[in-house]
Amino acid sequence: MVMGRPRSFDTDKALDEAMEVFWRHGYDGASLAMLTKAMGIKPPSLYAAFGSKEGLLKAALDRYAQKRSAHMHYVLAGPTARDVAERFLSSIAESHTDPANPPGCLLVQGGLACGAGSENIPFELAARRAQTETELRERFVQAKQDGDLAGDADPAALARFLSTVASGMGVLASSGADRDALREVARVSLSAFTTCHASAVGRPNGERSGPAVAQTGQDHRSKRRARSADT
Amino acid sequence: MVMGRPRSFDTDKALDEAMEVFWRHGYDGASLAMLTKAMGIKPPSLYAAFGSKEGLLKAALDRYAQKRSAHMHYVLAGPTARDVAERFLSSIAESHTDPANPPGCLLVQGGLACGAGSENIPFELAARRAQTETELRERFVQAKQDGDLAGDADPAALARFLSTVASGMGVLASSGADRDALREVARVSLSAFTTCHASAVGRPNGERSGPAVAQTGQDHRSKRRARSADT
DNA sequence: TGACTTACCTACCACTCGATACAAAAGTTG
DNA sequence: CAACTTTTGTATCGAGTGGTAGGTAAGTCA
Repeated sequence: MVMGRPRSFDTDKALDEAMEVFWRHGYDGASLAMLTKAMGIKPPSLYAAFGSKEGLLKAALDRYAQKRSAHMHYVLAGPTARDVAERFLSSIAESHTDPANPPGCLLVQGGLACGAGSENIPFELAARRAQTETELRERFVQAKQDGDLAGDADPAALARFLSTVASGMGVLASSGADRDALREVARVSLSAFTTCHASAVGRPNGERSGPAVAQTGQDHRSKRRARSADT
Repeated sequence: MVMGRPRSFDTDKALDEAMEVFWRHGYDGASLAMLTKAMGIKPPSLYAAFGSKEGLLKAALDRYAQKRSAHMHYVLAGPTARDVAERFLSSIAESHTDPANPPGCLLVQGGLACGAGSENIPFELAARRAQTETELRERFVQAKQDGDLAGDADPAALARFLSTVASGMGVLASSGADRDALREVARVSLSAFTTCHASAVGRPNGERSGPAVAQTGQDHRSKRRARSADT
Protein backbone atom coordinates (compact mmCIF):
# COMPACT_ATOMS: atom_id res chain seq x y z
CA MET A 1 0.00 0.00 0.00
CA VAL A 2 1.17 3.48 -0.85
CA MET A 3 1.64 6.15 1.75
CA GLY A 4 1.00 9.30 -0.20
CA ARG A 5 2.27 12.72 0.62
CA PRO A 6 3.07 13.08 4.31
CA ARG A 7 1.43 15.72 6.43
CA SER A 8 3.50 18.85 6.51
CA PHE A 9 2.37 20.07 9.93
CA ASP A 10 2.58 18.55 13.37
CA THR A 11 -0.89 17.54 14.50
CA ASP A 12 -0.21 18.02 18.19
CA LYS A 13 1.39 21.40 17.69
CA ALA A 14 -1.57 22.48 15.60
CA LEU A 15 -3.94 21.20 18.27
CA ASP A 16 -2.12 23.18 20.91
CA GLU A 17 -2.67 26.33 18.91
CA ALA A 18 -6.31 25.50 18.27
CA MET A 19 -6.76 24.77 21.96
CA GLU A 20 -5.48 28.22 22.84
CA VAL A 21 -7.87 29.88 20.40
CA PHE A 22 -10.87 27.97 21.74
CA TRP A 23 -9.70 28.68 25.26
CA ARG A 24 -9.41 32.40 24.69
CA HIS A 25 -12.43 33.01 22.48
CA GLY A 26 -14.81 30.15 23.18
CA TYR A 27 -16.22 27.84 20.54
CA ASP A 28 -18.54 30.34 18.92
CA GLY A 29 -15.99 33.13 19.16
CA ALA A 30 -13.25 31.09 17.52
CA SER A 31 -13.58 31.59 13.77
CA LEU A 32 -12.08 29.38 11.12
CA ALA A 33 -9.88 32.28 10.12
CA MET A 34 -8.48 32.58 13.67
CA LEU A 35 -7.97 28.86 13.96
CA THR A 36 -6.26 28.33 10.63
CA LYS A 37 -4.02 31.33 11.18
CA ALA A 38 -2.97 30.12 14.63
CA MET A 39 -2.47 26.56 13.43
CA GLY A 40 -0.52 27.67 10.38
CA ILE A 41 -2.64 25.66 7.97
CA LYS A 42 -5.40 26.25 5.41
CA PRO A 43 -9.04 25.25 5.83
CA PRO A 44 -8.87 22.14 3.62
CA SER A 45 -6.02 20.75 5.70
CA LEU A 46 -7.98 21.40 8.84
CA TYR A 47 -11.05 19.61 7.52
CA ALA A 48 -9.02 16.71 6.18
CA ALA A 49 -7.41 16.21 9.57
CA PHE A 50 -10.29 16.90 11.95
CA GLY A 51 -13.48 16.67 9.91
CA SER A 52 -15.18 19.81 11.15
CA LYS A 53 -14.88 22.67 13.59
CA GLU A 54 -16.58 20.54 16.22
CA GLY A 55 -14.23 17.66 15.46
CA LEU A 56 -11.31 20.00 15.96
CA LEU A 57 -12.67 21.06 19.34
CA LYS A 58 -13.08 17.45 20.44
CA ALA A 59 -9.54 16.66 19.37
CA ALA A 60 -8.33 19.70 21.28
CA LEU A 61 -10.31 18.59 24.32
CA ASP A 62 -8.77 15.15 24.12
CA ARG A 63 -5.35 16.70 24.08
CA TYR A 64 -6.32 18.97 26.96
CA ALA A 65 -7.41 15.95 29.02
CA GLN A 66 -4.25 14.12 28.09
CA LYS A 67 -2.08 17.01 29.24
CA ARG A 68 -3.98 17.24 32.51
CA SER A 69 -4.01 13.53 33.25
CA ALA A 70 -0.61 13.62 34.94
CA HIS A 71 -1.69 16.33 37.36
CA MET A 72 -4.95 14.56 38.06
CA HIS A 73 -3.11 11.33 38.69
CA TYR A 74 -0.96 13.12 41.23
CA VAL A 75 -4.04 14.65 42.85
CA LEU A 76 -5.82 11.33 43.20
CA ALA A 77 -2.70 9.71 44.58
CA GLY A 78 -2.91 11.86 47.69
CA PRO A 79 -2.63 9.69 50.81
CA THR A 80 -5.83 10.95 52.42
CA ALA A 81 -9.08 12.51 51.27
CA ARG A 82 -7.98 15.81 52.69
CA ASP A 83 -4.70 15.62 50.82
CA VAL A 84 -6.57 14.87 47.64
CA ALA A 85 -8.76 17.94 48.15
CA GLU A 86 -5.77 20.11 48.96
CA ARG A 87 -3.81 18.90 45.95
CA PHE A 88 -6.83 19.37 43.73
CA LEU A 89 -7.53 22.93 44.79
CA SER A 90 -3.88 23.94 44.66
CA SER A 91 -3.44 22.40 41.26
CA ILE A 92 -6.48 24.29 39.99
CA ALA A 93 -5.24 27.58 41.41
CA GLU A 94 -1.93 27.13 39.62
CA SER A 95 -3.16 25.78 36.31
CA HIS A 96 -5.93 28.34 35.92
CA THR A 97 -3.39 31.13 36.24
CA ASP A 98 -0.57 29.53 34.33
CA PRO A 99 0.92 32.28 32.15
CA ALA A 100 1.63 29.68 29.47
CA ASN A 101 -2.11 29.32 28.89
CA PRO A 102 -5.10 31.62 28.65
CA PRO A 103 -6.57 32.27 32.09
CA GLY A 104 -9.23 29.97 33.42
CA CYS A 105 -10.26 26.53 32.29
CA LEU A 106 -10.88 25.46 28.72
CA LEU A 107 -13.81 23.33 29.83
CA VAL A 108 -15.51 26.43 31.20
CA GLN A 109 -14.27 29.10 28.78
CA GLY A 110 -14.99 26.88 25.82
CA GLY A 111 -18.65 27.68 25.96
CA LEU A 112 -21.41 27.32 28.54
CA ALA A 113 -23.95 28.60 26.05
CA CYS A 114 -23.63 28.48 22.31
CA GLY A 115 -25.49 29.66 19.27
CA ALA A 116 -27.59 27.87 16.69
CA GLY A 117 -25.75 24.91 15.26
CA SER A 118 -23.42 24.58 18.24
CA GLU A 119 -25.89 23.20 20.75
CA ASN A 120 -23.80 20.10 21.39
CA ILE A 121 -20.72 21.93 22.55
CA PRO A 122 -21.94 22.82 26.05
CA PHE A 123 -22.89 19.18 26.50
CA GLU A 124 -19.50 18.05 25.41
CA LEU A 125 -17.74 20.37 27.83
CA ALA A 126 -20.08 19.49 30.68
CA ALA A 127 -19.40 15.81 30.16
CA ARG A 128 -15.68 16.41 30.44
CA ARG A 129 -16.11 18.46 33.59
CA ALA A 130 -18.24 15.68 35.02
CA GLN A 131 -15.38 13.29 34.43
CA THR A 132 -13.25 15.09 36.99
CA GLU A 133 -16.08 15.10 39.48
CA THR A 134 -16.51 11.36 39.02
CA GLU A 135 -12.83 10.70 39.59
CA LEU A 136 -12.91 12.70 42.80
CA ARG A 137 -16.05 10.97 44.00
CA GLU A 138 -14.65 7.52 43.40
CA ARG A 139 -11.49 8.49 45.20
CA PHE A 140 -13.55 9.64 48.18
CA VAL A 141 -15.59 6.46 48.18
CA GLN A 142 -12.30 4.64 48.40
CA ALA A 143 -11.18 6.96 51.19
CA LYS A 144 -14.33 6.10 53.09
CA GLN A 145 -13.60 2.40 52.74
CA ASP A 146 -10.08 3.08 53.89
CA GLY A 147 -11.51 4.78 56.93
CA ASP A 148 -9.82 8.13 56.35
CA LEU A 149 -13.15 9.78 55.58
CA ALA A 150 -15.82 9.98 58.25
CA GLY A 151 -18.64 7.46 57.98
CA ASP A 152 -21.26 10.16 57.64
CA ALA A 153 -19.36 12.11 55.01
CA ASP A 154 -20.88 12.20 51.55
CA PRO A 155 -18.31 11.49 48.82
CA ALA A 156 -20.65 12.69 46.09
CA ALA A 157 -21.36 15.98 47.83
CA LEU A 158 -17.71 16.62 48.55
CA ALA A 159 -16.69 15.83 44.99
CA ARG A 160 -19.40 18.06 43.61
CA PHE A 161 -18.38 20.84 45.95
CA LEU A 162 -14.76 20.67 44.82
CA SER A 163 -15.74 20.48 41.20
CA THR A 164 -18.02 23.47 41.61
CA VAL A 165 -15.32 25.51 43.30
CA ALA A 166 -12.97 24.61 40.47
CA SER A 167 -15.45 25.92 37.92
CA GLY A 168 -15.91 29.05 39.96
CA MET A 169 -12.17 29.54 40.07
CA GLY A 170 -12.18 29.24 36.30
CA VAL A 171 -14.68 32.06 36.06
CA LEU A 172 -12.70 34.10 38.54
CA ALA A 173 -9.44 33.56 36.70
CA SER A 174 -11.00 34.49 33.38
CA SER A 175 -11.95 37.81 34.92
CA GLY A 176 -8.32 38.61 35.54
CA ALA A 177 -7.92 37.41 39.12
CA ASP A 178 -4.34 36.68 40.00
CA ARG A 179 -2.87 33.51 41.41
CA ASP A 180 -2.98 34.68 45.01
CA ALA A 181 -6.69 35.35 44.76
CA LEU A 182 -7.28 31.80 43.59
CA ARG A 183 -5.03 30.41 46.28
CA GLU A 184 -7.07 32.29 48.83
CA VAL A 185 -10.28 30.76 47.52
CA ALA A 186 -8.61 27.36 47.60
CA ARG A 187 -7.65 27.87 51.22
CA VAL A 188 -11.13 28.85 52.32
CA SER A 189 -12.64 25.99 50.34
CA LEU A 190 -10.27 23.52 51.89
CA SER A 191 -11.19 24.60 55.38
CA ALA A 192 -14.77 23.94 54.43
CA PHE A 193 -13.78 20.56 53.21
CA THR A 194 -12.03 19.75 56.44
CA THR A 195 -15.17 20.54 58.41
CA CYS A 196 -17.36 18.29 56.27
CA HIS A 197 -14.77 15.62 56.26
CA ALA A 198 -14.52 15.49 60.02
CA SER A 199 -18.09 16.09 61.08
CA ALA A 200 -21.45 15.20 59.68
CA VAL A 201 -23.22 17.25 57.06
CA GLY A 202 -26.96 17.32 57.44
CA ARG A 203 -28.47 15.38 54.57
CA PRO A 204 -32.28 15.43 54.68
CA ASN A 205 -32.73 13.86 51.25
CA GLY A 206 -31.96 10.42 49.91
CA GLU A 207 -28.67 9.30 48.42
CA ARG A 208 -27.61 10.55 45.04
CA SER A 209 -24.62 8.76 43.66
CA GLY A 210 -24.16 9.93 40.09
CA PRO A 211 -22.64 13.18 38.93
CA ALA A 212 -24.94 16.11 38.57
CA VAL A 213 -24.41 16.42 34.86
CA ALA A 214 -24.62 14.32 31.75
CA GLN A 215 -21.86 11.76 31.37
CA THR A 216 -21.34 11.61 27.64
CA GLY A 217 -21.32 14.01 24.75
CA GLN A 218 -24.77 13.29 23.49
CA ASP A 219 -26.76 15.14 20.92
CA HIS A 220 -28.92 18.14 21.50
CA ARG A 221 -32.32 17.22 22.92
CA SER A 222 -34.84 19.63 24.34
CA LYS A 223 -34.38 23.19 23.25
CA ARG A 224 -36.53 24.69 25.94
CA ARG A 225 -35.36 25.01 29.52
CA ALA A 226 -32.40 23.31 31.05
CA ARG A 227 -30.23 20.70 29.50
CA SER A 228 -31.37 18.09 31.96
CA ALA A 229 -29.17 15.22 33.01
CA ASP A 230 -30.56 11.81 32.16
CA THR A 231 -30.22 10.08 35.47
CA MET B 1 -42.65 70.23 20.98
CA VAL B 2 -44.05 67.34 18.97
CA MET B 3 -44.06 63.81 20.25
CA GLY B 4 -43.96 61.78 17.06
CA ARG B 5 -45.19 58.27 16.60
CA PRO B 6 -45.25 56.35 19.87
CA ARG B 7 -43.33 53.12 20.32
CA SER B 8 -45.50 50.11 19.60
CA PHE B 9 -43.70 47.63 21.86
CA ASP B 10 -43.02 47.53 25.58
CA THR B 11 -39.33 48.13 26.22
CA ASP B 12 -39.17 46.10 29.40
CA LYS B 13 -41.02 43.16 27.90
CA ALA B 14 -38.68 43.23 24.93
CA LEU B 15 -35.69 43.39 27.27
CA ASP B 16 -36.95 40.36 29.16
CA GLU B 17 -37.05 38.40 25.94
CA ALA B 18 -33.62 39.62 24.89
CA MET B 19 -32.28 38.72 28.33
CA GLU B 20 -33.48 35.18 27.92
CA VAL B 21 -31.83 34.83 24.52
CA PHE B 22 -28.49 36.16 25.82
CA TRP B 23 -28.83 33.92 28.86
CA ARG B 24 -29.44 30.81 26.84
CA HIS B 25 -27.05 31.37 23.96
CA GLY B 26 -24.44 33.78 25.24
CA TYR B 27 -23.57 37.08 23.59
CA ASP B 28 -21.83 35.63 20.55
CA GLY B 29 -24.38 32.87 20.18
CA ALA B 30 -27.31 35.28 20.25
CA SER B 31 -27.89 36.45 16.70
CA LEU B 32 -29.85 39.50 15.67
CA ALA B 33 -32.36 37.18 14.04
CA MET B 34 -32.92 35.33 17.34
CA LEU B 35 -33.17 38.53 19.30
CA THR B 36 -35.56 40.34 17.01
CA LYS B 37 -37.77 37.28 16.72
CA ALA B 38 -37.93 36.83 20.50
CA MET B 39 -38.51 40.52 21.07
CA GLY B 40 -41.16 40.70 18.38
CA ILE B 41 -39.57 43.68 16.65
CA LYS B 42 -37.53 44.40 13.53
CA PRO B 43 -33.83 45.34 13.49
CA PRO B 44 -34.39 49.09 12.92
CA SER B 45 -36.60 49.25 16.00
CA LEU B 46 -33.97 47.44 18.01
CA TYR B 47 -31.22 49.79 16.90
CA ALA B 48 -33.34 52.87 17.45
CA ALA B 49 -34.09 51.78 21.00
CA PHE B 50 -30.77 50.31 22.12
CA GLY B 51 -28.14 51.55 19.70
CA SER B 52 -26.35 48.29 19.06
CA LYS B 53 -26.23 44.65 20.04
CA GLU B 54 -23.84 45.53 22.83
CA GLY B 55 -26.14 48.33 23.95
CA LEU B 56 -28.99 45.85 24.06
CA LEU B 57 -26.94 43.53 26.24
CA LYS B 58 -26.11 46.32 28.65
CA ALA B 59 -29.74 47.31 28.88
CA ALA B 60 -30.63 43.67 29.54
CA LEU B 61 -27.93 43.49 32.21
CA ASP B 62 -29.29 46.60 33.86
CA ARG B 63 -32.70 45.03 33.95
CA TYR B 64 -31.21 41.80 35.27
CA ALA B 65 -29.51 43.68 38.10
CA GLN B 66 -32.69 45.58 38.83
CA LYS B 67 -34.68 42.36 39.10
CA ARG B 68 -32.10 40.84 41.40
CA SER B 69 -31.68 43.86 43.63
CA ALA B 70 -34.57 42.88 45.87
CA HIS B 71 -33.10 39.45 46.57
CA MET B 72 -29.67 40.92 47.16
CA HIS B 73 -31.12 43.47 49.53
CA TYR B 74 -32.72 40.65 51.49
CA VAL B 75 -29.43 38.74 51.53
CA LEU B 76 -27.44 41.70 52.83
CA ALA B 77 -30.07 42.37 55.47
CA GLY B 78 -29.21 39.12 57.22
CA PRO B 79 -28.63 39.73 60.92
CA THR B 80 -25.22 38.07 61.05
CA ALA B 81 -22.42 37.32 58.62
CA ARG B 82 -23.35 33.66 58.70
CA ASP B 83 -26.95 34.46 57.91
CA VAL B 84 -25.83 36.62 55.02
CA ALA B 85 -23.77 33.75 53.65
CA GLU B 86 -26.59 31.29 54.12
CA ARG B 87 -29.14 33.56 52.48
CA PHE B 88 -26.76 34.26 49.63
CA LEU B 89 -26.02 30.63 48.86
CA SER B 90 -29.64 29.58 49.18
CA SER B 91 -30.80 32.39 46.98
CA ILE B 92 -28.25 31.41 44.35
CA ALA B 93 -29.30 27.76 44.47
CA GLU B 94 -32.91 28.76 43.89
CA SER B 95 -32.43 31.47 41.29
CA HIS B 96 -29.97 29.47 39.20
CA THR B 97 -32.49 26.67 38.88
CA ASP B 98 -35.60 28.79 38.55
CA PRO B 99 -37.69 27.16 35.81
CA ALA B 100 -38.88 30.61 34.77
CA ASN B 101 -35.38 31.39 33.54
CA PRO B 102 -32.66 29.58 31.63
CA PRO B 103 -30.45 27.60 34.01
CA GLY B 104 -27.42 29.25 35.53
CA CYS B 105 -26.52 32.90 35.78
CA LEU B 106 -26.72 35.42 32.97
CA LEU B 107 -23.49 37.04 34.17
CA VAL B 108 -21.68 33.74 33.64
CA GLN B 109 -23.59 32.29 30.68
CA GLY B 110 -23.47 35.61 28.89
CA GLY B 111 -19.92 35.04 27.80
CA LEU B 112 -16.62 34.40 29.55
CA ALA B 113 -14.79 34.45 26.24
CA CYS B 114 -15.98 36.16 23.09
CA GLY B 115 -14.94 36.48 19.50
CA ALA B 116 -13.38 39.32 17.53
CA GLY B 117 -15.36 42.50 17.98
CA SER B 118 -16.91 41.41 21.27
CA GLU B 119 -13.85 41.72 23.48
CA ASN B 120 -15.58 44.13 25.84
CA ILE B 121 -18.39 41.81 26.80
CA PRO B 122 -16.45 39.55 29.18
CA PHE B 123 -15.22 42.71 30.92
CA GLU B 124 -18.72 44.01 31.24
CA LEU B 125 -19.98 40.78 32.77
CA ALA B 126 -16.99 40.48 35.07
CA ALA B 127 -17.57 43.99 36.35
CA ARG B 128 -21.15 43.12 37.22
CA ARG B 129 -20.10 39.95 38.98
CA ALA B 130 -17.54 41.95 40.92
CA GLN B 131 -20.32 44.19 42.10
CA THR B 132 -21.89 41.36 44.07
CA GLU B 133 -18.55 40.44 45.56
CA THR B 134 -18.05 44.03 46.64
CA GLU B 135 -21.45 44.18 48.31
CA LEU B 136 -20.72 41.01 50.24
CA ARG B 137 -17.30 42.23 51.28
CA GLU B 138 -18.62 45.54 52.55
CA ARG B 139 -21.31 43.70 54.46
CA PHE B 140 -18.67 41.49 56.08
CA VAL B 141 -16.54 44.48 56.95
CA GLN B 142 -19.58 45.84 58.71
CA ALA B 143 -20.11 42.48 60.42
CA LYS B 144 -16.58 42.62 61.69
CA GLN B 145 -17.16 46.06 63.14
CA ASP B 146 -20.36 44.75 64.69
CA GLY B 147 -18.34 41.99 66.25
CA ASP B 148 -20.28 39.16 64.71
CA LEU B 149 -17.34 38.16 62.53
CA ALA B 150 -14.14 36.94 64.17
CA GLY B 151 -11.33 39.47 64.38
CA ASP B 152 -9.00 37.36 62.30
CA ALA B 153 -11.56 36.66 59.61
CA ASP B 154 -10.91 38.16 56.20
CA PRO B 155 -14.00 39.83 54.73
CA ALA B 156 -12.44 40.05 51.28
CA ALA B 157 -11.51 36.37 51.24
CA LEU B 158 -14.92 35.29 52.45
CA ALA B 159 -16.71 37.46 49.93
CA ARG B 160 -14.52 36.18 47.14
CA PHE B 161 -15.11 32.62 48.23
CA LEU B 162 -18.88 33.05 48.16
CA SER B 163 -18.77 34.84 44.85
CA THR B 164 -16.62 32.07 43.39
CA VAL B 165 -18.95 29.37 44.64
CA ALA B 166 -21.86 31.27 43.11
CA SER B 167 -20.10 31.32 39.74
CA GLY B 168 -19.34 27.63 40.07
CA MET B 169 -22.98 26.94 40.84
CA GLY B 170 -23.85 28.83 37.69
CA VAL B 171 -21.63 26.53 35.68
CA LEU B 172 -23.08 23.51 37.43
CA ALA B 173 -26.64 24.62 36.82
CA SER B 174 -25.96 25.29 33.16
CA SER B 175 -24.87 21.68 32.85
CA GLY B 176 -28.28 20.52 33.92
CA ALA B 177 -27.74 20.02 37.64
CA ASP B 178 -30.99 20.10 39.57
CA ARG B 179 -31.92 22.27 42.50
CA ASP B 180 -31.02 19.68 45.11
CA ALA B 181 -27.52 19.39 43.73
CA LEU B 182 -27.03 23.12 44.08
CA ARG B 183 -28.50 23.11 47.57
CA GLU B 184 -26.03 20.44 48.51
CA VAL B 185 -23.15 22.55 47.25
CA ALA B 186 -24.56 25.49 49.17
CA ARG B 187 -24.66 23.44 52.35
CA VAL B 188 -21.07 22.27 52.08
CA SER B 189 -19.93 25.78 51.19
CA LEU B 190 -21.73 27.21 54.16
CA SER B 191 -20.07 24.78 56.52
CA ALA B 192 -16.77 25.87 55.03
CA PHE B 193 -17.75 29.47 55.54
CA THR B 194 -18.65 28.81 59.14
CA THR B 195 -15.26 27.31 59.80
CA CYS B 196 -13.42 30.28 58.39
CA HIS B 197 -15.74 32.65 60.11
CA ALA B 198 -15.26 31.11 63.51
CA SER B 199 -11.59 30.26 63.47
CA ALA B 200 -8.54 31.81 61.92
CA VAL B 201 -7.55 31.25 58.34
CA GLY B 202 -3.80 31.24 57.78
CA ARG B 203 -2.98 34.28 55.68
CA PRO B 204 0.73 34.38 54.83
CA ASN B 205 0.40 37.30 52.41
CA GLY B 206 -0.44 40.93 52.92
CA GLU B 207 -3.89 42.43 52.86
CA ARG B 208 -5.78 42.68 49.62
CA SER B 209 -8.88 44.74 49.89
CA GLY B 210 -10.20 45.24 46.38
CA PRO B 211 -12.17 42.74 44.36
CA ALA B 212 -10.18 40.35 42.23
CA VAL B 213 -11.58 41.66 38.99
CA ALA B 214 -11.95 44.89 37.11
CA GLN B 215 -14.51 47.25 38.53
CA THR B 216 -15.89 48.91 35.46
CA GLY B 217 -16.74 47.98 31.94
CA GLN B 218 -13.62 49.33 30.36
CA ASP B 219 -12.41 48.87 26.84
CA HIS B 220 -10.39 46.03 25.54
CA ARG B 221 -6.72 46.41 26.37
CA SER B 222 -4.05 43.77 25.92
CA LYS B 223 -4.99 41.00 23.54
CA ARG B 224 -2.35 38.62 24.76
CA ARG B 225 -2.67 36.77 28.05
CA ALA B 226 -5.14 37.47 30.78
CA ARG B 227 -7.43 40.42 31.09
CA SER B 228 -5.56 41.70 34.07
CA ALA B 229 -7.25 43.76 36.72
CA ASP B 230 -5.83 47.25 37.05
CA THR B 231 -5.36 47.35 40.78
C1' DT C 1 11.30 6.14 -13.72
C1' DG C 2 6.40 6.12 -13.60
C1' DA C 3 2.07 4.79 -11.35
C1' DC C 4 -0.30 5.76 -7.24
C1' DT C 5 -1.92 7.93 -3.01
C1' DT C 6 -2.34 11.60 -0.13
C1' DA C 7 -1.88 16.51 1.34
C1' DC C 8 -1.62 21.15 -0.05
C1' DC C 9 -3.21 25.79 -1.84
C1' DT C 10 -6.23 28.96 -4.53
C1' DA C 11 -10.49 30.34 -5.14
C1' DC C 12 -14.94 30.11 -4.11
C1' DC C 13 -19.58 28.32 -2.42
C1' DA C 14 -24.20 29.57 -0.16
C1' DC C 15 -25.33 31.55 3.87
C1' DT C 16 -25.53 34.40 8.00
C1' DC C 17 -23.65 38.18 10.52
C1' DG C 18 -24.53 43.02 12.59
C1' DA C 19 -26.21 47.11 10.95
C1' DT C 20 -28.69 50.64 7.85
C1' DA C 21 -31.21 53.60 3.83
C1' DC C 22 -35.52 54.70 2.64
C1' DA C 23 -40.23 55.57 2.51
C1' DA C 24 -44.76 54.63 4.35
C1' DA C 25 -47.35 54.79 8.74
C1' DA C 26 -48.88 56.72 13.08
C1' DG C 27 -49.11 59.61 16.27
C1' DT C 28 -48.95 64.88 18.43
C1' DT C 29 -49.40 69.90 17.99
C1' DG C 30 -50.69 74.25 15.73
C1' DC D 1 -56.94 70.08 8.47
C1' DA D 2 -51.72 70.49 7.56
C1' DA D 3 -47.02 70.56 9.47
C1' DC D 4 -43.95 68.03 12.09
C1' DT D 5 -41.63 64.18 14.57
C1' DT D 6 -40.70 59.59 15.46
C1' DT D 7 -41.39 54.58 14.62
C1' DT D 8 -42.21 51.02 11.58
C1' DG D 9 -41.39 47.44 7.89
C1' DT D 10 -39.01 46.16 3.57
C1' DA D 11 -35.19 45.33 1.46
C1' DT D 12 -30.50 45.33 1.51
C1' DC D 13 -25.57 46.49 2.62
C1' DG D 14 -20.55 44.76 2.84
C1' DA D 15 -18.11 41.71 5.60
C1' DG D 16 -17.40 37.44 7.46
C1' DT D 17 -19.18 32.50 8.43
C1' DG D 18 -18.20 27.31 8.11
C1' DG D 19 -17.08 24.44 4.56
C1' DT D 20 -15.57 22.59 -0.22
C1' DA D 21 -14.30 21.77 -5.43
C1' DG D 22 -10.48 21.15 -8.33
C1' DG D 23 -5.96 21.24 -9.63
C1' DT D 24 -1.20 20.76 -8.17
C1' DA D 25 2.74 19.40 -5.20
C1' DA D 26 5.10 15.81 -2.63
C1' DG D 27 5.88 11.85 -1.04
C1' DT D 28 5.97 6.11 -1.36
C1' DC D 29 6.14 1.79 -3.85
C1' DA D 30 6.84 -1.25 -7.99
